[in-house]
Amino acid sequence: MRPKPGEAARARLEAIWRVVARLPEGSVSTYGGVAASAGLPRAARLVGRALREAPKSLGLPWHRVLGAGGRIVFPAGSRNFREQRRRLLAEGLTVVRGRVQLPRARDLDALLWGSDG
DNA sequence: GTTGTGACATTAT
DNA sequence: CATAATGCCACAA
Repeated sequence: MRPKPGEAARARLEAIWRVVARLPEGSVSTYGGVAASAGLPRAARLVGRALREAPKSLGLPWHRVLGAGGRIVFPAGSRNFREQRRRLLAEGLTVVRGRVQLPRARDLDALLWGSDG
């Protein structure tokens, strides 16, 4: 017997929620990445839906989910945009022009090698 | 059943 | 950088 319609969809949403809930503080992922980790490759849009439908009681770290290239998908200056940026900054991340400045290998080198390490 | 839209992604131009 | 095309899943009209 195949699952009733709506049940499978619910399962997908919950799978996505689980993945998002496991995102470590100070780290970030993307819609596509979350979808893939949830076993739903190429279902990035579904992740957006899932986050929108997510009950607040779950307390999901939705701010750690970004668009491709670490971009904040909300319209610049919108309430959600500022909220997300605020939370990201609070976790020690760097946000420049609506984008999370992901640590590059070069910078890490400079950081590790910089002081006569 | 088709069309349009959405917290998106990838590839090509 | 921007645009267009295609893919993906779900929902509303």
